[in-house]
Amino acid sequence: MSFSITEENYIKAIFHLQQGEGTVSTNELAAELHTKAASVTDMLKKLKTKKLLSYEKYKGVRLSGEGKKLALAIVRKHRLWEYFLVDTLQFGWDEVHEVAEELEHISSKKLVEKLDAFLGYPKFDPHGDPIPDSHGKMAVQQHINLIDLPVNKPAEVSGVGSQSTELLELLKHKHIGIGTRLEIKRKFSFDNSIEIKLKNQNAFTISQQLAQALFVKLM
Amino acid sequence: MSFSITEENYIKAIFHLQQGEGTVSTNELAAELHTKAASVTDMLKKLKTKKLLSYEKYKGVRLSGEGKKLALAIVRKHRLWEYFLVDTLQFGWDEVHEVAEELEHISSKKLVEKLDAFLGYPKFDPHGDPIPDSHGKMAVQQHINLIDLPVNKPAEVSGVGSQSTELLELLKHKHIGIGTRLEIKRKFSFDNSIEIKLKNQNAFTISQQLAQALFVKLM
DNA sequence: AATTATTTTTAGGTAAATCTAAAAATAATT
DNA sequence: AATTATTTTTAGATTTACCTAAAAATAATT
Ligand SMILES: [Mn+2]
Ligand SMILES: [Mn+2]
Ligand SMILES: [Mn+2]
Ligand SMILES: [Mn+2]
Repeated sequence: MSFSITEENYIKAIFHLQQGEGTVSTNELAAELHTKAASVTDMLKKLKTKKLLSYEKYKGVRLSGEGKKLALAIVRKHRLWEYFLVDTLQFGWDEVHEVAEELEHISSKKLVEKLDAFLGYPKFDPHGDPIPDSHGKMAVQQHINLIDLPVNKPAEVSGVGSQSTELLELLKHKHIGIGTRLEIKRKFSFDNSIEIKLKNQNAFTISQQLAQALFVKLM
Repeated sequence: MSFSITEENYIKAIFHLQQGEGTVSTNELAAELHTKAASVTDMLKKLKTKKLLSYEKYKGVRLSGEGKKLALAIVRKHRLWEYFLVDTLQFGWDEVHEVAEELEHISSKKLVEKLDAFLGYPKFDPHGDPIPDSHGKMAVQQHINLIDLPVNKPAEVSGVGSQSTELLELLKHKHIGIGTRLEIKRKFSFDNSIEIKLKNQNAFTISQQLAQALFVKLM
Protein backbone atom coordinates (compact mmCIF):
# COMPACT_ATOMS: atom_id res chain seq x y z
CA MET A 1 0.00 0.00 0.00
CA SER A 2 1.25 3.47 -0.74
CA PHE A 3 0.34 6.81 0.77
CA SER A 4 0.08 10.39 -0.39
CA ILE A 5 2.43 13.07 0.87
CA THR A 6 -0.49 14.55 2.79
CA GLU A 7 -1.25 11.25 4.47
CA GLU A 8 2.40 10.79 5.39
CA ASN A 9 2.52 14.23 6.93
CA TYR A 10 -0.51 13.45 9.10
CA ILE A 11 1.05 10.17 10.29
CA LYS A 12 4.31 11.88 11.15
CA ALA A 13 2.54 14.69 13.02
CA ILE A 14 0.53 12.22 15.10
CA PHE A 15 3.72 10.29 15.85
CA HIS A 16 5.45 13.41 17.15
CA LEU A 17 2.45 14.52 19.22
CA GLN A 18 1.62 11.19 20.85
CA GLN A 19 4.52 11.14 23.33
CA GLY A 20 3.96 8.38 25.88
CA GLU A 21 0.43 7.32 26.73
CA GLY A 22 -2.01 10.03 25.79
CA THR A 23 -4.20 10.42 22.77
CA VAL A 24 -3.80 13.22 20.22
CA SER A 25 -6.63 15.74 19.83
CA THR A 26 -8.07 17.07 16.60
CA ASN A 27 -7.11 20.65 17.48
CA GLU A 28 -3.51 19.77 18.31
CA LEU A 29 -3.19 18.17 14.91
CA ALA A 30 -4.83 21.09 13.16
CA ALA A 31 -2.34 23.46 14.79
CA GLU A 32 0.67 21.26 14.00
CA LEU A 33 -0.33 20.90 10.34
CA HIS A 34 -1.50 24.50 9.86
CA THR A 35 -4.91 23.34 8.78
CA LYS A 36 -8.46 23.38 10.14
CA ALA A 37 -10.08 20.97 12.59
CA ALA A 38 -12.68 19.96 10.00
CA SER A 39 -9.95 18.88 7.58
CA VAL A 40 -8.31 16.83 10.31
CA THR A 41 -11.55 15.00 11.06
CA ASP A 42 -11.93 14.11 7.37
CA MET A 43 -8.40 12.75 7.17
CA LEU A 44 -8.63 10.78 10.42
CA LYS A 45 -11.65 8.91 9.06
CA LYS A 46 -9.70 8.08 5.93
CA LEU A 47 -6.55 6.96 7.76
CA LYS A 48 -8.68 4.80 10.03
CA THR A 49 -10.06 2.86 7.06
CA LYS A 50 -6.43 2.36 5.99
CA LYS A 51 -5.77 0.88 9.47
CA LEU A 52 -2.95 3.29 10.26
CA LEU A 53 -4.57 4.51 13.47
CA SER A 54 -7.33 3.99 16.00
CA TYR A 55 -9.84 6.77 16.22
CA GLU A 56 -13.27 7.17 17.82
CA LYS A 57 -15.10 10.44 17.37
CA TYR A 58 -14.53 12.94 20.18
CA LYS A 59 -12.00 10.53 21.74
CA GLY A 60 -8.80 11.51 19.94
CA VAL A 61 -6.40 9.37 17.96
CA ARG A 62 -3.41 7.02 18.33
CA LEU A 63 -1.27 5.29 15.72
CA SER A 64 -1.65 1.55 15.12
CA GLY A 65 1.38 -0.71 14.78
CA GLU A 66 1.33 -0.16 11.02
CA GLY A 67 1.01 3.58 11.58
CA LYS A 68 4.03 3.66 13.88
CA LYS A 69 6.04 1.65 11.38
CA LEU A 70 5.22 4.13 8.63
CA ALA A 71 5.98 7.10 10.90
CA LEU A 72 9.38 5.68 11.81
CA ALA A 73 10.22 5.12 8.14
CA ILE A 74 9.43 8.77 7.39
CA VAL A 75 11.37 10.05 10.41
CA ARG A 76 14.29 7.85 9.37
CA LYS A 77 14.32 9.39 5.90
CA HIS A 78 13.96 12.93 7.26
CA ARG A 79 16.88 12.60 9.64
CA LEU A 80 19.14 10.71 7.23
CA TRP A 81 18.62 13.40 4.60
CA GLU A 82 19.36 16.12 7.19
CA TYR A 83 22.57 14.32 8.07
CA PHE A 84 23.47 14.08 4.38
CA LEU A 85 22.78 17.75 3.77
CA VAL A 86 24.99 18.88 6.68
CA ASP A 87 27.68 16.22 6.54
CA THR A 88 28.07 15.68 2.80
CA LEU A 89 26.80 18.89 1.21
CA GLN A 90 28.00 21.33 3.90
CA PHE A 91 24.65 22.92 4.66
CA GLY A 92 24.29 24.75 7.96
CA TRP A 93 22.32 22.78 10.54
CA ASP A 94 19.75 25.58 10.61
CA GLU A 95 18.87 25.36 6.91
CA VAL A 96 18.15 21.69 6.37
CA HIS A 97 14.76 21.08 7.97
CA GLU A 98 12.60 22.48 5.17
CA VAL A 99 14.51 20.59 2.49
CA ALA A 100 14.22 17.35 4.47
CA GLU A 101 10.46 17.94 4.71
CA GLU A 102 10.39 17.35 0.96
CA LEU A 103 13.04 14.63 0.72
CA GLU A 104 11.39 12.49 3.41
CA HIS A 105 8.63 11.62 0.91
CA ILE A 106 10.91 10.09 -1.75
CA SER A 107 9.65 6.53 -1.85
CA SER A 108 12.61 4.35 -2.94
CA LYS A 109 13.49 1.87 -0.18
CA LYS A 110 16.78 1.10 -1.86
CA LEU A 111 17.73 4.77 -1.85
CA VAL A 112 17.30 5.02 1.92
CA GLU A 113 19.43 1.96 2.58
CA LYS A 114 22.19 3.05 0.21
CA LEU A 115 22.17 6.55 1.64
CA ASP A 116 22.40 5.16 5.17
CA ALA A 117 25.38 2.99 4.19
CA PHE A 118 27.10 5.87 2.36
CA LEU A 119 26.77 8.07 5.46
CA GLY A 120 28.18 5.32 7.69
CA TYR A 121 24.96 4.48 9.55
CA PRO A 122 24.79 7.66 11.65
CA LYS A 123 22.93 7.40 14.97
CA PHE A 124 21.94 11.06 15.40
CA ASP A 125 20.87 13.83 13.04
CA PRO A 126 22.39 17.35 13.07
CA HIS A 127 19.91 18.49 15.73
CA GLY A 128 20.82 15.65 18.06
CA ASP A 129 17.70 13.60 17.31
CA PRO A 130 18.14 9.82 16.99
CA ILE A 131 17.87 8.25 13.52
CA PRO A 132 15.76 5.05 13.42
CA ASP A 133 17.59 2.11 11.81
CA SER A 134 16.08 0.01 9.02
CA HIS A 135 14.05 -1.92 11.61
CA GLY A 136 12.70 1.26 13.21
CA LYS A 137 14.90 1.02 16.31
CA MET A 138 16.63 4.16 17.54
CA ALA A 139 19.09 5.05 20.27
CA VAL A 140 17.53 6.33 23.47
CA GLN A 141 18.98 9.69 24.38
CA GLN A 142 19.50 10.25 28.06
CA HIS A 143 19.75 13.98 27.74
CA ILE A 144 18.06 16.44 30.07
CA ASN A 145 16.62 19.88 29.63
CA LEU A 146 19.20 22.64 30.15
CA ILE A 147 16.82 24.30 32.60
CA ASP A 148 17.22 21.24 34.86
CA LEU A 149 21.02 21.09 34.71
CA PRO A 150 22.56 21.75 38.13
CA VAL A 151 24.92 24.73 38.57
CA ASN A 152 28.60 24.10 37.81
CA LYS A 153 28.08 20.68 36.22
CA PRO A 154 29.93 20.50 32.88
CA ALA A 155 27.64 19.35 30.10
CA GLU A 156 27.44 19.13 26.32
CA VAL A 157 24.59 20.30 24.12
CA SER A 158 22.96 17.20 22.59
CA GLY A 159 19.65 18.33 21.16
CA VAL A 160 17.22 21.15 20.44
CA GLY A 161 13.52 21.16 21.23
CA SER A 162 12.35 22.76 18.01
CA GLN A 163 13.40 23.13 14.37
CA SER A 164 12.19 26.71 14.04
CA THR A 165 14.37 29.03 11.99
CA GLU A 166 14.04 31.58 14.76
CA LEU A 167 15.60 29.26 17.35
CA LEU A 168 18.34 28.01 15.07
CA GLU A 169 19.23 31.54 14.03
CA LEU A 170 19.54 32.59 17.68
CA LEU A 171 21.74 29.59 18.47
CA LYS A 172 23.97 30.35 15.51
CA HIS A 173 24.40 33.93 16.75
CA LYS A 174 25.33 32.71 20.23
CA HIS A 175 27.68 30.07 18.78
CA ILE A 176 25.77 27.22 20.38
CA GLY A 177 25.43 23.95 18.48
CA ILE A 178 25.29 20.20 19.00
CA GLY A 179 28.45 19.28 20.90
CA THR A 180 29.02 22.71 22.47
CA ARG A 181 30.45 22.33 26.02
CA LEU A 182 28.99 24.57 28.71
CA GLU A 183 28.05 24.84 32.34
CA ILE A 184 25.52 26.87 34.30
CA LYS A 185 26.99 29.51 36.58
CA ARG A 186 23.82 31.00 38.11
CA LYS A 187 20.05 30.68 37.97
CA PHE A 188 17.87 33.76 38.43
CA SER A 189 14.48 32.99 39.88
CA PHE A 190 13.00 36.39 38.95
CA ASP A 191 12.59 35.46 35.27
CA ASN A 192 14.09 31.95 35.30
CA SER A 193 16.93 33.18 33.13
CA ILE A 194 20.26 31.40 33.58
CA GLU A 195 23.86 32.44 33.24
CA ILE A 196 25.90 29.97 31.22
CA LYS A 197 29.56 29.80 30.33
CA LEU A 198 30.71 28.16 27.12
CA LYS A 199 34.10 26.41 27.23
CA ASN A 200 36.87 29.02 26.84
CA GLN A 201 34.45 31.94 26.70
CA ASN A 202 32.94 34.57 28.96
CA ALA A 203 29.66 33.85 30.68
CA PHE A 204 26.39 35.32 29.41
CA THR A 205 22.73 35.09 30.26
CA ILE A 206 20.05 33.30 28.28
CA SER A 207 16.28 33.37 28.65
CA GLN A 208 14.08 30.69 30.16
CA GLN A 209 12.56 30.05 26.73
CA LEU A 210 15.97 29.40 25.19
CA ALA A 211 17.09 27.17 28.09
CA GLN A 212 13.94 25.09 27.71
CA ALA A 213 14.63 24.59 24.02
CA LEU A 214 18.06 23.09 24.70
CA PHE A 215 18.96 19.57 25.80
CA VAL A 216 22.32 18.57 27.28
CA LYS A 217 24.06 15.47 28.49
CA LEU A 218 26.38 15.41 31.51
CA MET A 219 30.05 14.73 30.85
CA MET B 1 5.82 31.47 -8.82
CA SER B 2 5.83 27.81 -7.98
CA PHE B 3 4.44 24.84 -9.84
CA SER B 4 2.88 21.50 -8.94
CA ILE B 5 4.61 18.21 -9.69
CA THR B 6 1.99 17.58 -12.36
CA GLU B 7 2.65 20.93 -14.02
CA GLU B 8 6.40 20.28 -13.95
CA ASN B 9 5.91 16.90 -15.59
CA TYR B 10 3.91 18.46 -18.41
CA ILE B 11 6.58 21.11 -19.00
CA LYS B 12 9.34 18.51 -19.09
CA ALA B 13 7.35 16.28 -21.46
CA ILE B 14 6.75 19.17 -23.87
CA PHE B 15 10.44 20.05 -23.70
CA HIS B 16 11.47 16.53 -24.68
CA LEU B 17 8.91 16.29 -27.48
CA GLN B 18 9.55 19.67 -29.12
CA GLN B 19 12.88 18.83 -30.70
CA GLY B 20 13.81 21.52 -33.20
CA GLU B 21 11.07 23.53 -34.89
CA GLY B 22 7.80 21.70 -34.73
CA THR B 23 4.89 22.05 -32.40
CA VAL B 24 3.79 19.33 -29.97
CA SER B 25 0.35 17.76 -30.42
CA THR B 26 -2.19 17.00 -27.75
CA ASN B 27 -2.13 13.28 -28.52
CA GLU B 28 1.67 13.04 -28.36
CA LEU B 29 1.56 14.59 -24.93
CA ALA B 30 -1.26 12.31 -23.78
CA ALA B 31 0.76 9.27 -24.85
CA GLU B 32 3.97 10.52 -23.21
CA LEU B 33 2.22 11.27 -19.92
CA HIS B 34 -0.01 8.19 -19.90
CA THR B 35 -3.12 10.33 -19.68
CA LYS B 36 -6.04 11.27 -21.93
CA ALA B 37 -6.20 13.99 -24.59
CA ALA B 38 -8.97 15.77 -22.69
CA SER B 39 -6.78 16.07 -19.60
CA VAL B 40 -3.97 17.48 -21.70
CA THR B 41 -6.23 20.16 -23.17
CA ASP B 42 -7.27 21.20 -19.63
CA MET B 43 -3.67 21.48 -18.50
CA LEU B 44 -2.49 23.35 -21.61
CA LYS B 45 -5.08 26.05 -20.97
CA LYS B 46 -3.86 26.35 -17.42
CA LEU B 47 -0.16 26.47 -18.33
CA LYS B 48 -0.93 29.10 -20.96
CA THR B 49 -2.40 31.44 -18.34
CA LYS B 50 0.81 30.88 -16.37
CA LYS B 51 2.76 32.01 -19.47
CA LEU B 52 4.87 28.86 -19.65
CA LEU B 53 3.85 28.10 -23.23
CA SER B 54 2.11 29.32 -26.35
CA TYR B 55 -0.96 27.40 -27.35
CA GLU B 56 -3.82 27.96 -29.77
CA LYS B 57 -6.56 25.39 -29.99
CA TYR B 58 -6.04 22.75 -32.67
CA LYS B 59 -2.59 24.26 -33.40
CA GLY B 60 -0.42 22.43 -30.87
CA VAL B 61 1.92 23.85 -28.25
CA ARG B 62 5.45 25.21 -27.74
CA LEU B 63 7.25 26.30 -24.59
CA SER B 64 7.82 30.00 -23.93
CA GLY B 65 11.18 31.31 -22.73
CA GLU B 66 10.00 30.89 -19.15
CA GLY B 67 8.78 27.39 -19.93
CA LYS B 68 12.13 26.38 -21.40
CA LYS B 69 13.93 27.78 -18.40
CA LEU B 70 11.76 25.73 -16.07
CA ALA B 71 12.18 22.60 -18.20
CA LEU B 72 15.96 22.94 -18.16
CA ALA B 73 15.95 23.34 -14.39
CA ILE B 74 13.98 20.10 -14.02
CA VAL B 75 16.16 18.22 -16.50
CA ARG B 76 19.23 19.51 -14.66
CA LYS B 77 17.94 18.14 -11.37
CA HIS B 78 16.92 14.83 -12.92
CA ARG B 79 20.34 14.20 -14.46
CA LEU B 80 22.35 15.45 -11.48
CA TRP B 81 20.42 13.12 -9.19
CA GLU B 82 20.98 10.22 -11.60
CA TYR B 83 24.68 10.97 -11.56
CA PHE B 84 24.63 11.08 -7.76
CA LEU B 85 22.79 7.77 -7.49
CA VAL B 86 25.24 5.97 -9.78
CA ASP B 87 28.47 7.73 -8.86
CA THR B 88 28.02 8.27 -5.12
CA LEU B 89 25.52 5.62 -4.04
CA GLN B 90 26.61 2.86 -6.42
CA PHE B 91 23.25 2.29 -8.07
CA GLY B 92 23.23 0.52 -11.43
CA TRP B 93 22.64 2.87 -14.35
CA ASP B 94 19.48 0.93 -15.18
CA GLU B 95 17.80 1.52 -11.83
CA VAL B 96 18.03 5.27 -11.33
CA HIS B 97 15.50 6.76 -13.72
CA GLU B 98 12.38 6.13 -11.63
CA VAL B 99 14.00 7.50 -8.47
CA ALA B 100 15.17 10.60 -10.34
CA GLU B 101 11.60 11.12 -11.56
CA GLU B 102 10.75 11.84 -7.92
CA LEU B 103 13.92 13.68 -6.91
CA GLU B 104 13.69 16.12 -9.84
CA HIS B 105 10.77 17.84 -8.09
CA ILE B 106 12.62 18.74 -4.89
CA SER B 107 12.47 22.52 -4.97
CA SER B 108 15.54 23.79 -3.09
CA LYS B 109 17.79 25.81 -5.42
CA LYS B 110 20.60 25.66 -2.93
CA LEU B 111 20.43 21.88 -2.84
CA VAL B 112 20.93 21.61 -6.60
CA GLU B 113 23.93 23.91 -6.57
CA LYS B 114 25.56 22.15 -3.61
CA LEU B 115 24.91 18.76 -5.15
CA ASP B 116 26.44 19.90 -8.44
CA ALA B 117 29.55 21.14 -6.64
CA PHE B 118 29.83 17.96 -4.56
CA LEU B 119 29.68 15.85 -7.71
CA GLY B 120 32.36 17.97 -9.41
CA TYR B 121 30.11 19.67 -11.99
CA PRO B 122 29.55 16.59 -14.18
CA LYS B 123 28.76 17.26 -17.86
CA PHE B 124 26.91 14.03 -18.68
CA ASP B 125 24.53 11.76 -16.78
CA PRO B 126 24.93 7.95 -16.56
CA HIS B 127 22.99 7.48 -19.81
CA GLY B 128 25.23 9.88 -21.71
CA ASP B 129 22.76 12.76 -21.71
CA PRO B 130 24.17 16.25 -21.13
CA ILE B 131 23.49 17.95 -17.77
CA PRO B 132 22.43 21.63 -18.09
CA ASP B 133 24.56 23.96 -15.94
CA SER B 134 23.07 26.51 -13.55
CA HIS B 135 22.43 28.87 -16.49
CA GLY B 136 20.67 26.16 -18.50
CA LYS B 137 23.55 25.64 -20.93
CA MET B 138 24.56 22.12 -21.81
CA ALA B 139 27.28 20.45 -23.86
CA VAL B 140 26.29 19.59 -27.39
CA GLN B 141 26.90 15.94 -28.07
CA GLN B 142 28.17 15.14 -31.51
CA HIS B 143 27.26 11.49 -31.26
CA ILE B 144 25.60 9.57 -34.06
CA ASN B 145 23.19 6.69 -34.17
CA LEU B 146 24.95 3.32 -34.12
CA ILE B 147 22.92 2.32 -37.17
CA ASP B 148 24.74 5.07 -39.11
CA LEU B 149 28.28 4.14 -37.97
CA PRO B 150 30.40 2.96 -40.92
CA VAL B 151 31.84 -0.56 -40.84
CA ASN B 152 35.23 -0.99 -39.13
CA LYS B 153 35.30 2.51 -37.56
CA PRO B 154 36.18 2.26 -33.87
CA ALA B 155 33.66 4.10 -31.71
CA GLU B 156 32.55 4.48 -28.11
CA VAL B 157 29.00 4.22 -26.79
CA SER B 158 27.97 7.69 -25.61
CA GLY B 159 24.22 7.58 -25.13
CA VAL B 160 20.99 5.61 -25.18
CA GLY B 161 17.78 6.61 -26.89
CA SER B 162 15.42 5.52 -24.15
CA GLN B 163 15.35 4.98 -20.40
CA SER B 164 13.14 1.90 -20.52
CA THR B 165 13.97 -0.88 -18.08
CA GLU B 166 13.66 -3.33 -20.97
CA LEU B 167 16.41 -1.63 -22.96
CA LEU B 168 18.72 -1.15 -20.01
CA GLU B 169 18.28 -4.76 -18.93
CA LEU B 170 19.22 -5.96 -22.41
CA LEU B 171 22.30 -3.72 -22.48
CA LYS B 172 23.37 -4.99 -19.08
CA HIS B 173 23.10 -8.57 -20.34
CA LYS B 174 25.20 -7.77 -23.39
CA HIS B 175 27.74 -5.86 -21.28
CA ILE B 176 27.18 -2.65 -23.18
CA GLY B 177 27.28 0.65 -21.29
CA ILE B 178 28.34 4.27 -21.67
CA GLY B 179 32.03 4.22 -22.64
CA THR B 180 32.00 0.73 -24.16
CA ARG B 181 34.34 0.57 -27.19
CA LEU B 182 33.08 -1.25 -30.26
CA GLU B 183 33.08 -1.35 -34.02
CA ILE B 184 30.68 -2.65 -36.66
CA LYS B 185 31.90 -5.68 -38.61
CA ARG B 186 28.95 -6.28 -40.96
CA LYS B 187 25.52 -4.88 -41.79
CA PHE B 188 22.77 -7.24 -42.95
CA SER B 189 20.23 -5.60 -45.18
CA PHE B 190 17.69 -8.42 -44.83
CA ASP B 191 16.59 -7.30 -41.35
CA ASN B 192 18.95 -4.35 -40.82
CA SER B 193 20.67 -6.26 -38.04
CA ILE B 194 24.37 -5.49 -37.53
CA GLU B 195 27.30 -7.50 -36.31
CA ILE B 196 29.36 -5.63 -33.72
CA LYS B 197 32.56 -6.48 -31.89
CA LEU B 198 33.25 -5.12 -28.43
CA LYS B 199 36.86 -4.40 -27.58
CA ASN B 200 38.60 -7.68 -26.61
CA GLN B 201 35.52 -9.79 -27.23
CA ASN B 202 33.99 -11.96 -29.94
CA ALA B 203 31.61 -10.42 -32.43
CA PHE B 204 27.85 -10.84 -32.09
CA THR B 205 24.76 -9.62 -33.86
CA ILE B 206 22.27 -7.09 -32.56
CA SER B 207 18.84 -6.12 -33.87
CA GLN B 208 17.95 -2.99 -35.80
CA GLN B 209 15.83 -1.85 -32.85
CA LEU B 210 18.77 -2.11 -30.47
CA ALA B 211 21.19 -0.39 -32.86
CA GLN B 212 18.75 2.50 -33.22
CA ALA B 213 18.58 2.91 -29.47
CA LEU B 214 22.34 3.37 -29.16
CA PHE B 215 24.45 6.46 -29.84
CA VAL B 216 28.21 6.41 -30.34
CA LYS B 217 31.00 8.87 -30.94
CA LEU B 218 33.95 8.18 -33.24
CA MET B 219 37.36 7.82 -31.62
C1' DA C 1 -15.58 18.03 -53.68
C1' DA C 2 -17.65 14.97 -50.78
C1' DT C 3 -17.07 11.45 -47.57
C1' DT C 4 -14.65 9.19 -44.01
C1' DA C 5 -11.21 8.93 -40.44
C1' DT C 6 -8.52 11.08 -36.96
C1' DT C 7 -7.49 14.54 -33.74
C1' DT C 8 -8.82 17.80 -30.53
C1' DT C 9 -11.95 20.26 -27.74
C1' DT C 10 -16.06 20.83 -24.83
C1' DA C 11 -19.43 19.25 -21.51
C1' DG C 12 -20.29 17.14 -17.51
C1' DG C 13 -18.71 14.25 -13.57
C1' DT C 14 -15.55 11.97 -9.93
C1' DA C 15 -12.15 11.81 -6.07
C1' DA C 16 -8.79 13.98 -2.97
C1' DA C 17 -7.86 17.60 0.03
C1' DT C 18 -9.13 21.68 1.50
C1' DC C 19 -12.33 25.45 3.43
C1' DT C 20 -16.46 28.09 6.16
C1' DA C 21 -20.43 27.94 8.86
C1' DA C 22 -23.60 25.51 11.65
C1' DA C 23 -24.75 21.66 14.72
C1' DA C 24 -23.50 18.41 18.24
C1' DA C 25 -20.73 16.72 21.97
C1' DT C 26 -17.76 17.50 25.76
C1' DA C 27 -15.54 20.34 29.33
C1' DA C 28 -15.44 24.18 32.50
C1' DT C 29 -17.88 27.61 35.42
C1' DT C 30 -21.09 29.43 38.06
C1' DA D 1 -27.45 21.07 38.07
C1' DA D 2 -27.70 24.52 34.86
C1' DT D 3 -25.32 27.57 32.01
C1' DT D 4 -21.53 28.90 29.28
C1' DA D 5 -17.37 27.98 26.76
C1' DT D 6 -14.59 25.02 24.05
C1' DT D 7 -13.80 21.27 21.10
C1' DT D 8 -15.12 18.39 17.54
C1' DT D 9 -17.99 16.83 13.94
C1' DT D 10 -21.17 17.36 10.00
C1' DA D 11 -22.97 19.76 5.93
C1' DG D 12 -22.09 21.89 1.95
C1' DA D 13 -18.61 24.30 -1.31
C1' DT D 14 -14.24 24.90 -3.76
C1' DT D 15 -9.97 23.62 -6.31
C1' DT D 16 -6.96 20.45 -8.75
C1' DA D 17 -6.31 16.78 -11.68
C1' DC D 18 -8.35 13.37 -13.56
C1' DC D 19 -12.03 10.72 -16.44
C1' DT D 20 -15.85 9.36 -20.35
C1' DA D 21 -18.75 10.55 -23.97
C1' DA D 22 -20.26 13.67 -27.39
C1' DA D 23 -19.36 17.56 -30.47
C1' DA D 24 -16.35 20.16 -33.40
C1' DA D 25 -12.33 20.85 -36.20
C1' DT D 26 -8.81 19.14 -39.13
C1' DA D 27 -6.68 15.64 -42.12
C1' DA D 28 -6.88 11.86 -45.31
C1' DT D 29 -9.35 9.19 -48.91
C1' DT D 30 -12.14 8.30 -52.31
MN1 LIG E 1 14.00 18.36 10.64
MN1 LIG F 1 16.42 17.11 12.70
MN1 LIG G 1 16.28 9.48 -16.41
MN1 LIG H 1 19.41 9.94 -17.71
